[in-house]
Amino acid sequence: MSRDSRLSGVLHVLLHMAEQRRPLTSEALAETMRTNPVVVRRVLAGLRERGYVQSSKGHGGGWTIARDLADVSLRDIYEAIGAPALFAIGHRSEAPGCAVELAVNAVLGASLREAEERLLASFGAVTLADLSTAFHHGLAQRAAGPTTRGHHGH
Amino acid sequence: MSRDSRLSGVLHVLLHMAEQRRPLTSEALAETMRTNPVVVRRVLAGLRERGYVQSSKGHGGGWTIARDLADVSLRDIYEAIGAPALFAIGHRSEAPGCAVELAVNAVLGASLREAEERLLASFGAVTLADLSTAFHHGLAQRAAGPTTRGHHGH
DNA sequence: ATTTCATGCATCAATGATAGTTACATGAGT
DNA sequence: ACTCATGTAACTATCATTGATGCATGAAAT
Repeated sequence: MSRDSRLSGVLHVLLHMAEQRRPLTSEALAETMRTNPVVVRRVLAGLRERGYVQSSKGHGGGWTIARDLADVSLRDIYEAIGAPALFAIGHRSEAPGCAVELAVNAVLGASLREAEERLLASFGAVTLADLSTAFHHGLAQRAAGPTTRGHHGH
Repeated sequence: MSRDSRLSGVLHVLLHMAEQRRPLTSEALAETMRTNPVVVRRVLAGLRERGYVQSSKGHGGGWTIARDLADVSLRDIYEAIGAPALFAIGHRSEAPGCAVELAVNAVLGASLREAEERLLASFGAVTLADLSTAFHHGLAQRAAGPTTRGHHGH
């Protein structure tokens, strides 16, 4: 539990949802991730607010993807789950009174800000459709099958 | 205490040491950082092992810088303190059995690895001398004084 | 209508890492 | 000897994610 795995987890869940046209319950999704249904609902709640996914109660209820996979980037998902801190390292104090610390914060902060911008940009350049393609491509590699097929059975 | 501030803290301490030719005690260094002397010794222990700083016991003892500031990069310092995790986000499991998670890890991991490489490279491009210069430049800005002076009093 | 299923949400415990503190041993200098 | 300062172990505090439980809400099936 050392690192925040919400982005990784929600992407995992989304790809499973993308593979099934019918709604998937948070219990079913939680099983594939070996976690608790409440954890799944917690992260998906943020996506629901932005309209990326949809949830329905009662029999046959569950979660479905509400947007075209090509229209949602990893950055969109990252922001939907609350844009958690990307870096594990940071400053000692945000408002230092010491001139030395000001200089350290300035230099260190410049590197971190640049790295953050680039990472977010790289998240923005990958869509859920890309992720799905990577998944199917990986499956094809393992099965040593052709990569030109549009639809693979599960 | 949300983020790891060891790198920020140790750089702060190093710049203070660079300003004073005489050894500084961990108690004095801790005061400037508003922390505990043991915390200072803990982070500086890693630098001592690599020969970046030197410590001496007894009267007049304390910590001194043992290398030319221009020869030590921020990346050297980062590695000396144990190369702690840079990112707060990561995978759910490092050895997933699920093909979907494999794909997610591959795509997400690629972005993170690239960002890590770039961040470490940017750390490697900054030396302690650069940091010291940035500090003195900041002081000069505040004092509206010349920047061509070699030595500034403290 | 009642039962069943599934989400929505509040609340609390578990976990793991840094940060902070205390205590004591070691060694250098006066 | 006595004092100063590091070296290190051990413990507590803090904070965020994660996991778990309980209960209310609402939709579908019987």
